[in-house]
Amino acid sequence: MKSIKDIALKANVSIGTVDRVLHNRPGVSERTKKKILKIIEDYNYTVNPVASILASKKTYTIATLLPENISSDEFWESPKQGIANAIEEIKNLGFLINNFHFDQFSSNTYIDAFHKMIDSKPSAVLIAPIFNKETRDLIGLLENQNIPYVFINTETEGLNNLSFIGQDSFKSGLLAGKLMNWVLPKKAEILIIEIRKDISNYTSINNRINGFRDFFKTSKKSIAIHNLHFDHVENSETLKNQLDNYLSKYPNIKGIFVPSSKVSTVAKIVESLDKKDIEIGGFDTTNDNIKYLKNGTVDFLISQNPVQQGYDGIKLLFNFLTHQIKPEKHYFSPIEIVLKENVDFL
Amino acid sequence: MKSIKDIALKANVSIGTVDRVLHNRPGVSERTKKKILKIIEDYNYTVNPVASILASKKTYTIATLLPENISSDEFWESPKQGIANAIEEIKNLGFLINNFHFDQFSSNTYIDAFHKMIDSKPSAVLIAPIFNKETRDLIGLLENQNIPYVFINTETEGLNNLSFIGQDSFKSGLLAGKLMNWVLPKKAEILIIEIRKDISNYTSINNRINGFRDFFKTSKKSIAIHNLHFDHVENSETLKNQLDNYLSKYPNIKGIFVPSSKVSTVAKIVESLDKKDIEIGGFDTTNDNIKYLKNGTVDFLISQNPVQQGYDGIKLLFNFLTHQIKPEKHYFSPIEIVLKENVDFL
DNA sequence: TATATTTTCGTGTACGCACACGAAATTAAT
DNA sequence: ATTAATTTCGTGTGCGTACACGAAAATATA
Repeated sequence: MKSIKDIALKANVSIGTVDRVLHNRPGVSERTKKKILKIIEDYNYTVNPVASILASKKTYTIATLLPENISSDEFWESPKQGIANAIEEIKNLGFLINNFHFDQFSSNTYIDAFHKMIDSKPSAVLIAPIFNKETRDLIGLLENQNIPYVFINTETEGLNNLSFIGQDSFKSGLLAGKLMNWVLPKKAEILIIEIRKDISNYTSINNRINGFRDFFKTSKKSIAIHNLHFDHVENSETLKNQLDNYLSKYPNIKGIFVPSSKVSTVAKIVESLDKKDIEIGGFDTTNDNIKYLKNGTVDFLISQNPVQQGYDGIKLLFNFLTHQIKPEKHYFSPIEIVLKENVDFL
Repeated sequence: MKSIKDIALKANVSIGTVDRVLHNRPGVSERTKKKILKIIEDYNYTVNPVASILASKKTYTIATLLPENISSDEFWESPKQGIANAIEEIKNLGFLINNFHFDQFSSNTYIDAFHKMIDSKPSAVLIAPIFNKETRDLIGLLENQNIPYVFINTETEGLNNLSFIGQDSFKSGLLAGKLMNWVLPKKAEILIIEIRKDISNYTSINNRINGFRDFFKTSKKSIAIHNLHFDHVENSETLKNQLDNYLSKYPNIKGIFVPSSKVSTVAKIVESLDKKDIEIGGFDTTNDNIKYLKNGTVDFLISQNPVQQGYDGIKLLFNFLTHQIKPEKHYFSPIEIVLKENVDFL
């Protein structure tokens, strides 16, 4: 393994000079700079990050801003796990993490946490920009201080985020359509159930629905697709009654598509209605969803590997801060098909 | 962050003494040892691995033994990529890699490469034990020298491998059965095509077939499942003729299951026979397979994320060598469902 | 008590790099 | 040519740890 010393030796300069060109510091003539860069190239030299970190007592702090865990939606547990994994790897390389949380049903808590995050003066931040408008209002605070930020899970167009890590919602909806079509008997009708107590992921969910419908449109299967929308999820009795009525009114509905992680809520009701011939598909491998997948009430789930999203987000910031490696503007998360048969192997 | 120096200061000893108790080296009286341990406890001290790695000039070399790339089967490209990724991460931590290759159709080259690998005196090895018998014959050479070894992709029972990283073949076959059942119209018959020019993965392939059949057995679908076996793949004309004859003889065959990565070979023939109503499913996302998946000739592939397998194998050895972390005996690779709609997002 | 032996510990150097300080070389000003 | 100003570069120290060497202290042997 070649070191700075080897480069200096070969170039007939001191290690200080090599150090200067490595860090683009002034004080080196063009001539010697070229010479040294050539040798670095030839030797295929890269700085030893271990020694580098030890020498520079620099410490970076990354802040994260994600929804807090609530019992009814432990989806965010996963990216947090990925973040934790990444931090475990880099904590000894001078990295600290600072997690901020907000209530995903209250934009005020988001604004509040956003400010607190900025007050902590992080080197970079990772945000799940659930609230579109508020994010646009606040993002200037980060840009003023030149704090790089990456978005995760929820896309927000038109901002200067370093990167976005998330699924192509339209395509994942399209895939859901294909799977639903496979699962259903001919001539069956489909019901799309939106449960939007949260306004979160608004565009994502719409895109999923668009993709889903697009599958049936382009494959020229003329299938009736119904829509049901619930604002509240608390009162599961009303929900149950409404769904029961609707299914009775349209007995040809044999498939339910839930374009969010609220699959288990629907599955629970369908199970209690004892409608065994109804197939259900939806998103995200939360524990509850997996439960109904395993017992057969839910037929398929589509996952985006949220653990990986969190991990990648941190690693990306790490590489950017330490090696100035500019990430892609958009990292597409996998669109994983999860069935009863492979749910144990993810 | 407390350092060794702080501990030494507090304990009224030199850093050398602290170092001794940290590494459980002899030469420290019980009394001072206890004292130092107490302070370490109080200070909540942990060694700084960065400095530790820098100071210990220890270098490990990991050897790998995998089939070489041949144009007709670039499957092994993937785990090699994963290995390369892992090495990139740990090369600065004193790790070197030494890759050995063999011809997957010639056990002699395997034996030869195996010996060369041992001669290189590696700290640990990662093997794709394609040749069962030869592996059992040679494994003693590793054990004599106490060289830890992990298996990848192909399971070999009853040996003292540190770990095995690979798919549950039976379960993946079962899943293939489910998918095939979804894809096929009622009453269709199925043909399983084995192309075993290579004797590799013998048990894996059998397990996949067993799993596949098991799906139809337990789900009580009485479907006729045919079997066709080809030893050679070179002469694609004979292969084509044989397949043509067979399909003509059994016109109800609407699904072909290829329990190996040789899906594209079959797909090519089916395409040239212009049998558009035949659905094909198989394994592994090689470039050729993906090509036929995208153009619709192949309906589904099952992947085991071979890139990840290579990556995990090296990381696992790294953790074992540096931190004495004993891995699980068996890491199950994911069973990924790959369709036209999600193949671009893996 | 004097000497040998063993146990216990302190010192010094190295790992590869970052960065400050100041010296040498070059160029400009007089 | 002399001095001043500027550019270019070399040296030294420290980051926290590993480890070899040898010295001091404790204990054993005579």
